[in-house]
Amino acid sequence: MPQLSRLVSSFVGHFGEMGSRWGINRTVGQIYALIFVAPAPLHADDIAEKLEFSRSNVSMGLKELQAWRLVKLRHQAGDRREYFDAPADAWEIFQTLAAERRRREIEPTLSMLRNALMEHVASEEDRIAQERMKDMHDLIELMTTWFDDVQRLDQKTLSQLMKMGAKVQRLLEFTGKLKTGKTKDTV
Amino acid sequence: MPQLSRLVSSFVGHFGEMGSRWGINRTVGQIYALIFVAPAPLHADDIAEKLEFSRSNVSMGLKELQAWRLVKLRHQAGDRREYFDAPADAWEIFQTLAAERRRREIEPTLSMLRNALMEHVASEEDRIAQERMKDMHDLIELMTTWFDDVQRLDQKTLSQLMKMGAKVQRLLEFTGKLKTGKTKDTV
DNA sequence: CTGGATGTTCAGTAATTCCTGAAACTTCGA
DNA sequence: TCGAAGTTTCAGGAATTACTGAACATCCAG
Repeated sequence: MPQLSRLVSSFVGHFGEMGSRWGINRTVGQIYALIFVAPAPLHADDIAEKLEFSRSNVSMGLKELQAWRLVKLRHQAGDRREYFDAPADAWEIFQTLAAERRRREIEPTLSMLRNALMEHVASEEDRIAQERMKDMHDLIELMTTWFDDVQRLDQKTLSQLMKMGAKVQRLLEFTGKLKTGKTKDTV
Repeated sequence: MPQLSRLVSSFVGHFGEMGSRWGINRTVGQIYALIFVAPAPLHADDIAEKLEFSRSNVSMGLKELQAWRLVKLRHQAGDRREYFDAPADAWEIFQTLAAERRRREIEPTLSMLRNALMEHVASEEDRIAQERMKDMHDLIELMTTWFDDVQRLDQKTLSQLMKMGAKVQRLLEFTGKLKTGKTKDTV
């Protein structure tokens, strides 16, 4: 089995770095990166050899990636080993990541905030604290429900929307005018 | 100085947890949470006492929070000590966080990907790897430029847009039809 | 200047997280 | 039922990261 090419090894190295800045550890990041750019599904020994990790480390890493739903288990006919690959579509990956982070981080935070907001407070300090928590709660909730909506859009509409960027503002102003009966197009 | 109220200590505890799941460590998360809900700016000894951290730990934590631009240094008349507070506006905080993460994580990733894309590849494997990297690059770039645009929108337009959610799709379809001369409102 | 109040740095230790090899487990064909 | 191939688990050592106290630096009032 050949060593990693310069191209792949710099990619893998970078994702190891990045992984360790998030909760995900270095090894897991590298394993994912390797699977992502591989032309075909890999099995654990491939990965262990290419990245020079112990077999057991790879096993744990793959388990974590599966828990994140970032890699999928495959089987090849006539081969008992487990192969793994990753969706090639970057948008799909992003959605998966977002969904998992939401489940693990956003939801618990929202629920903590909701509990806090229901508490009956005595002191002025706590009243102010609660106020801040309410703002935070509302923003998170606004953003997550918005994101839910966006995820439902089809790819085409979405990229159209994103490419519009700030121009969407003009569109909103325009339709606002339509509703109120004015149609003059000022900016 | 009284102990933290139940309300505040559960908030602080939660952000410590969350901090340690991101790159930011537990202490830094707790310090930030405490400053965020405090009714007035705090100085380092306040924080050290309330969270029971060593003075030097607080000093390092505050330095990191300043590097993230999440807290601001204040001075009170007739007091030599340094006080810190955090913007109360949740959207502003989100923007700051986004900007810093971008600078630290997104930009380096984009630049790694650009380098990778410029490399001349020989093998078929590398060609495929490069293809995947290109998709990833394009998605990240699309999302960041879109986010730039969105940040420029004023608060009102933005929340209007977010509250519309998926309904924006109908708006796009409608204006698409306007452009092509059709005006019949289907769906 | 001097001394105390404040803030920072840093070397060393504590705590945590990561990684490994060995053993155990599972599956399946013979 | 056995044994080989494949996978997982886990105790403990390695590596990393976090935290502390003590020493140092800075600033200002007297």
